[in-house]
Amino acid sequence: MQRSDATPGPSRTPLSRARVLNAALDLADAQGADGLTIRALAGALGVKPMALYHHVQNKDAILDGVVDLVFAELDLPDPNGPSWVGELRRRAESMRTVLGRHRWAIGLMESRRAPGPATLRHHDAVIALLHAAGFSFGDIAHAVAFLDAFVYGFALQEAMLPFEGTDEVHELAEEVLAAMPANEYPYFVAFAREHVLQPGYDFSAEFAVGLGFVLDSIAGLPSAPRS
Amino acid sequence: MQRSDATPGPSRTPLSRARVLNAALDLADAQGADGLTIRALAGALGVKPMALYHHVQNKDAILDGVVDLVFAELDLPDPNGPSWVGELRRRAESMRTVLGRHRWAIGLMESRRAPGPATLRHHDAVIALLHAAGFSFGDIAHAVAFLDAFVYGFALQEAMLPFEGTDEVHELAEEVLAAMPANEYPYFVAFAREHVLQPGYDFSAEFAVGLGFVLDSIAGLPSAPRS
DNA sequence: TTAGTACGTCGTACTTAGTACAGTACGGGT
DNA sequence: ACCCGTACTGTACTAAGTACGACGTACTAA
Repeated sequence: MQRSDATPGPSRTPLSRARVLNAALDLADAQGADGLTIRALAGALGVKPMALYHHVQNKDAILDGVVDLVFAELDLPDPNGPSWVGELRRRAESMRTVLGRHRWAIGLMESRRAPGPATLRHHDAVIALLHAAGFSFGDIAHAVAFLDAFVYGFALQEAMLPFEGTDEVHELAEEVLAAMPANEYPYFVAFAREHVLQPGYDFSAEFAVGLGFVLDSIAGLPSAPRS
Repeated sequence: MQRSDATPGPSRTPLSRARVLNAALDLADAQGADGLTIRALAGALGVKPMALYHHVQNKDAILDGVVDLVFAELDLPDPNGPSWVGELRRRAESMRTVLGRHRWAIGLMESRRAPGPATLRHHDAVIALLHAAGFSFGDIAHAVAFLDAFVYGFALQEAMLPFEGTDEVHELAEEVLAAMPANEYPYFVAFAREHVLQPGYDFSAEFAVGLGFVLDSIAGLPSAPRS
C-alpha cells in the first residue's frame, strides 16, 4: 500500500496536536459529543486511528484540549476598559454565545478537572479586571462564583431544552402537553400554555434578565467601586 | 444450568423497572457515571445483562429514569408555606444537597430531553408556589430561569473542582501552582494563594452568598408580593 | 552515494461497551 | 396433563478505546 504522494498541496500536512484538536472541535460541532470518536476523528483527518496517539496521549487529553479550545474563543475582558460592568457583561455574553455555538461542551466540562492554558488565561483576565476595578479578593471570589454559576447554569438549561429555535415548538409542545396527564401538573401546564407557548416568549431572552440581576448584585458588593 | 431456587427469601424478588433504576442509582453513586454499565448493573442485580431489557427499553431510558430518581429526592416546596422566600430557599438548598450527593448527575442532565414524572412534579410545585405568592407568569419565568441557572451552574462548578473537601487541597494546589508558569497568570496565582488557599476559605460557602443575591433579585420583581 | 536511524503511520488484535435474536425454565390456566 | 406467556440466559455482532510491533520516509553522517 503506497502513499498517494501524487496528491500534492496542503493535504500532505503532517498531523500535529493542534490539527487533531481543531478537527475534534469541528467534528463535535457537526456530530455532537458522542460523534467525537477516535475512529471518526482519524477518518476526518484522512488517517488511521492509531496515528492520533502520537500527538495526544489518549481520548481524555483530546477532550481536555477541545474544552480549552472552546475557552480560547471567548473574548478576553480588558482590565483597562472604560467600565468594569461593561467588560463583565461582554465577557458573559461572549461566553453564552460560545457555549451556544458548542452545545456539547457544557456536558463535557463536568468531567474535566485539568484547566488548559486558554482557560487559565481567561480566569486570569477576569480576576485582573475586577482587581483593577478595586474589588477585594473576597468580593472577587463572590462575583466570579456567582457570575459563572449563572452563565454555566443557563447554558446547561438551554442544552436541556428539547427544541432549537422558537419555531415549530408549538405543535411539538402541544402534543407533549396533551399526552401529559393535565391534572397531574396543573400549574406546569397552565404556565406552559399561557406564557411559554405564547407568541412573544423566547427563553433565551431570560439570559439578559438574569445577567442584569447578577451584575447589579455584584455592583452592590462592599468593595465595589461607587459609580 | 438450573436456577438456584434453593435460596429462598427476598433475593428471589423478580426484577422490575423500579429495582433496575434504584440499582442504577446506587451504582452511579458508587462508581460514577462511567461505572454505570449494563453489565455492571446486571451483575449488581445478580442477573445477566439482557434480563434488564425486559424492564427498560435501553440504556438511555435508564439514564432518564435515574435522573428522574434524583429529582424525586428533592424536597417539594409547600405552596401554602409561611413564606415564599423560605420555601424557595429550602428548595434551592435541597437541590444543592441532592446534586452534591449525586455529583455524576449534573453531567447527565445535559443530554436528557425527556423530563420524568418527578421532574415535572417538582416544576409544578415551584410554579404553584410562586403563583400562590402572587407572581405573574412573566415574573415566574424570570425567577425560575434565574434560580435554576444559579443552582445548576453552581453544582457544575463544584463538580469541576479537582478536589473533594477543603482538606489536603493545599499541598496539591501548591504543586499545581508551582508547576504553572507563575508569570503567565499572575492574578490567578495571587488570587489562589492569597485568598482561595487561605485557611478560612471554603468554596461551597459561596452558594449561600449567591443564593442570597438570587432571592433578593426575585423579591425585587414587579409582581413580587410586598413584604 | 550510502547506511543508519528516528519518527510518523499503519495493521492487527484485545478489551469493554450496547444490544439483537433465539432459546429455555417456570408458573398459571384449561 | 398440556400449553403458553413471562422472565431470564447464551451467544454473538457491532462499535469503541487503545496496546504492540512492523514499516516506510526523510534526515544525518561517513
